[in-house]
Amino acid sequence: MENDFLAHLNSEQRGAVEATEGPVMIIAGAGSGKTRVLTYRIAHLLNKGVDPYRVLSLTFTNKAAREMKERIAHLIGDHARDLWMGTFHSVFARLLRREATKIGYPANFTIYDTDDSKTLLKSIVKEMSLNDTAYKASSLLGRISSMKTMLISPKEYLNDIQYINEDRAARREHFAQIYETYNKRLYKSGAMDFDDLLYHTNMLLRDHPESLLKYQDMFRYILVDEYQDTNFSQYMILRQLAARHLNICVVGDDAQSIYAFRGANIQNILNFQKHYPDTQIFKLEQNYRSTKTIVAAANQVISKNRDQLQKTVWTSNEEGEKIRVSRAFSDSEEGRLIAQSIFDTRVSKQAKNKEFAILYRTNAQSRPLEEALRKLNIPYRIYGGVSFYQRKEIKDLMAYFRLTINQHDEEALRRVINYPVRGIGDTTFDKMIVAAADNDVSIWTVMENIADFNLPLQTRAIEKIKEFVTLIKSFTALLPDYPAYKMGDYIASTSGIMKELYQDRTPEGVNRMENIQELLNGLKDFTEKADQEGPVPTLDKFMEDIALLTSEDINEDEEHDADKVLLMTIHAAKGLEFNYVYIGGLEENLFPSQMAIMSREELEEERRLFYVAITRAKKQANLSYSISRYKYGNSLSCEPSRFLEEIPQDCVENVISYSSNSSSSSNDSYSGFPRSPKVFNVSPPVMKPAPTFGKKLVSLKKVSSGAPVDNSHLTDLQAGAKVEHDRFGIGEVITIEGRYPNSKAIVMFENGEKKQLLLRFARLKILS
DNA sequence: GGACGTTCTGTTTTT
DNA sequence: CAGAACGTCC
Repeated sequence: MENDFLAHLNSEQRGAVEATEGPVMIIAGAGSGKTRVLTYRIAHLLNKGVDPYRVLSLTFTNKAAREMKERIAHLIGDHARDLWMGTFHSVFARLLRREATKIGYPANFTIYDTDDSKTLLKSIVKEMSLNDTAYKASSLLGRISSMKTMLISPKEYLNDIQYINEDRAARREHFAQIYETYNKRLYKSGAMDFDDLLYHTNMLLRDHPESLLKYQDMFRYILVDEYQDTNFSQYMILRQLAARHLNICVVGDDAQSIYAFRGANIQNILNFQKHYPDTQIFKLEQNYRSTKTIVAAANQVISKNRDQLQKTVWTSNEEGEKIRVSRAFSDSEEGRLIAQSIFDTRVSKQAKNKEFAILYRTNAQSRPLEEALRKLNIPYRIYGGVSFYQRKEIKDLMAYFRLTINQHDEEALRRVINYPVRGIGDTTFDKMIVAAADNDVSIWTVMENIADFNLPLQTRAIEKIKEFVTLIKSFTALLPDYPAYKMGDYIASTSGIMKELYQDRTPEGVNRMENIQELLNGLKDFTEKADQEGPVPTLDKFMEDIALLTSEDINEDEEHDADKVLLMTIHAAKGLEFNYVYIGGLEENLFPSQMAIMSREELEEERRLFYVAITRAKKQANLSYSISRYKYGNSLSCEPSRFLEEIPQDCVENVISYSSNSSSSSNDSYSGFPRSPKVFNVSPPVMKPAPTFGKKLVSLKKVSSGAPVDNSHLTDLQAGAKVEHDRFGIGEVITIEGRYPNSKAIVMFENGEKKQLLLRFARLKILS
């Protein structure tokens, strides 16, 4: 059995698997079978008789952890379940729940996501009556995050002359105080933000020797995937945990370090050997994934970076096709080129949709790509993107869940105290915040004892608060006995959320209702999957790690295997591979990003990102750029990315335009769009926004959902003006005749989309 | 307190 | 351009 699976490894890989004792660093080039080595290494350990719960294996995403677990279970069997395996955040959240009381937290602490953190910061800035343009929540959170990553507490921050001077220079003298208040509020709320999970783990291990010893002893073998992307806080946790047995194995590729922006420190991997003097190093240099062409191009590009560990990635795979570089006229044409190419390749190579991926630097680039794919009826899926759990309706319901579990959760309270409307407005809430701060308690405590605080509130408001407290308490009382689904369903209806959503019959409203239903289905699954013999699968158990999930961690069954082209950011593509990869938007200032071309380090990170992108391809890589790109309604001219020049020219085939290739789909369905000019030595066209007259011609009365708009909905119509409209795709064309002869306004809106889009409609601009 | 309308402001990547 | 924040009116 043992030799059975080890036979699947090459000699490099096998060495890395069998060196179980002492510090080990595995430098794994792109496509070198890193995951295989990690899984076999763990399987090998278990085979040798190591108890699964003594193995701590940290991965970068939940998905990677899940896949690895499955593969190990396949090799070894069921007790793979008992491995400590997951992301840093999820594993240490789990550990902290066990030890929470030691650091003064309740075991059911809430995990704040970025939105919660930002809302809290906004509130703090407002309470301190500071200028919220100088103190922007996102930049405050960024700085707080990097401080926590460096393990610098507010107190230490205050005592650091350099930080204080920095803040003075940057005119944010109050940062230290904000940081302190923020932490205090988190604490009062029984909440941690993402960085706290690692920070507090560090503190637990640092300040509680008995805990340190316990976990050092427990985790005899530590494995870390994607080590190049660990930050200082994570490094310190590892250092503390591994200090006793020194059985720490890190796997990574410095060439694929792409998370410096969130504190990842590439020095961790570059200096591993210094930190652990007896390190055995293994290099996996054979690439099993890509063609010779792709490997050669990637090697050449990454060689421009200065900071690197020496290694030579090679492959015995076939030469393969050249990398195609195409130039487009605009971002929408680029989308069409890519979609058309996918369409054609599907036929010529007999390929399935899911063999294709389109990668881009920023999420905003997906839209023109989606449009083009839709036009050719190519099914696609956006991988990652906004998490299911970020949607408003989901967050609202989950806020009730959170509040039921932990009443002190300020952000959950803020979300739902007046949703559905129950007459507790901002003024009341603000007064309670002040009272809470004055008395050094949570807002919930104020509400619970509202009468004792003698707040200047109307009797009615006080009554409403009492009702709300009673409502939440009634939920909490049921929590231990109700299974998660029953509890969730009960909360959804009793809180009034269901009623609120049910009243909204617009398509969006219906959609929101479906999302809620989906969340409840998730609860049902969770409840049903639970061990019948075991403890009741309560709602708080369900909620434990949910804040740490991404949209890829749900819905896996249905969507995962669907035959669809995948669209994603390059960051999200790490660890994945595809036969045909398209990388769009290779324009200077976009990729590399204009934010990142100031320093060598940043530029090198962008280059590593490009390296990651190109090495996702197994058979063929296609690169493209546009000479103009829409941004904020304007079209800006663009230069090709410097990375294109860094690819060896003998690996490249330049493709002018797919538009000239009329082999398929020559119908005129999008003939209205500009085609790529055949000659390129013309200066890039810059489209100007259409001239507008700010004059308000017409206002729109409320339109009931789905109903077509007609003259009776319009008020303030210019004298003599007439409105005609017809269907045009998903929107409508409105033609106005009147004061301005031949003037025309085209307004696209989806039926029922009554908020912003219809308001826009009311402010018609005349296109001359 | 809420609906409606206007003004402002973004835009890198994510556990 | 789109969404968020803010302001005004009932």
